[in-house]
Amino acid sequence: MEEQIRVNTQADSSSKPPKPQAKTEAKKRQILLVALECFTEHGVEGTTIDMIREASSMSVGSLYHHFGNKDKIAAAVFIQGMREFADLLRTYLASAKAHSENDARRKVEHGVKAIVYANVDWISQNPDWARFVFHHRSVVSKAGIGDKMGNDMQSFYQQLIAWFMPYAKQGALRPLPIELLSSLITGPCHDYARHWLGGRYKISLSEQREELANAAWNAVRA
Amino acid sequence: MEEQIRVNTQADSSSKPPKPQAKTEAKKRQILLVALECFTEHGVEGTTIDMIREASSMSVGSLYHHFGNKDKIAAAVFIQGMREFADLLRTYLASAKAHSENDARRKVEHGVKAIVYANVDWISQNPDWARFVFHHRSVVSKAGIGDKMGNDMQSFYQQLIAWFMPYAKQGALRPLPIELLSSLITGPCHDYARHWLGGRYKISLSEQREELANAAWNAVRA
DNA sequence: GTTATTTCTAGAATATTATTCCAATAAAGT
DNA sequence: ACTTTATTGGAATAATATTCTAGAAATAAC
Repeated sequence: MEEQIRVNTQADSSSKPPKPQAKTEAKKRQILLVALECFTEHGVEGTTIDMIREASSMSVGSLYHHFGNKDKIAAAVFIQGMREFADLLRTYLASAKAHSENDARRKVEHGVKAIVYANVDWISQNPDWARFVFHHRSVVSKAGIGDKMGNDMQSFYQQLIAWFMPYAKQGALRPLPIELLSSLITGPCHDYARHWLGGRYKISLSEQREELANAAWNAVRA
Repeated sequence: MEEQIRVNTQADSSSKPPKPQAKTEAKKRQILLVALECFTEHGVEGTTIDMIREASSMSVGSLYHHFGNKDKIAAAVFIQGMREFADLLRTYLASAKAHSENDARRKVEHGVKAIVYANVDWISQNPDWARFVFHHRSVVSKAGIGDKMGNDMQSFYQQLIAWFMPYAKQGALRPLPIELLSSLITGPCHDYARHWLGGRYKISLSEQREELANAAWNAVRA
């Protein structure tokens, strides 16, 4: 009933004794990875609870205790994926801000390209996860935890907008609705990624890294 | 076993007596539309055979006789959608060729924009179908009829390439791999469409028709 | 027009899978 | 030590997909 998405508040790079729930949290993450494998191989509909049970050496009871039902397992996989991607993007944006300290024009360019780079790199390094995230956004709402998700995403989206807003006001970007800018920047990248992940494109996504970044910048610069 | 995707060879704009299987073909199409409604409302996993049976006033037996299983129903919906979109795109491209008879540069521009227009228009007019097609490409392979599909799509794709090849050779397009060109043209449009269809964008896709067409042309012109 | 053949319809019977339930065990807190 | 809370296991149940077989309807053959 009171199913919670717990955020690990105390990060532990230290070597102190592990926190109480650490073991069970680790177990849950492990289950999510196993579930992702199953989903990748058989699709969400095609993987049975029993497959996940066997692959993770758990019992049905445990799985339901931890996650609630199959949809919520899938939703947890999705959310974990999004979270990890968001972390990478934040890192890339931060380092884009660090470079070319004073030149605003140059800084936006780096910001726009950072978005593309983060996408290309994360997708290339986590193809299974990316495939899942691309194809299963709907599991979140089906699992009935869309609100919680929505807030997380929304606030992340706000951060993104906040990053670019000042430069946009200065006229460094074309004066278009933010939503259109977003699609112009990530659209080609995501489209290419989908086809590549689906095995329909031969040239790898990472080989198009620079072309996609340049295209994004060309599409939105003033 | 010998499940066939029958192509209606004899088109009938005439008022002659309808062909033998016409009635059952019409019934099958009707079932697909009903199924699409169910899938849209509950997702593929969430709609039961029984829902489709009830909504279409058929029996389980009939459904299985005509389609084989649930995955094949979903695959049939997908294929029908793709086919109808492909028809529209062909029409748009043909009329793009008709205009500006001699000016090659102008003609490619119209071709590129025709692709965007066809996408925007079809998606706007068939949002449910578009949503399904976007999210359920995988059902085709799950249903085990990927080969048949692949051929259809492949030959359509060849037609598309054939349309643009001569102009590309003349240097009217940037010299990029065809796959990248494809993503540059349709990427932003599809990305915007996905978000709009998901209710996450407020400004409708059709309002961005011109912007998206211009962006596509800018991205690929020499 | 009658018969044979093939296609289609129906729904009960079966098989597969998701989910619930509760007793047993381990862990944490006091 | 003892009480409470979290976790595990797996049998019991419920929901759903799929198969099967018999009969109706359409079509073809004669």
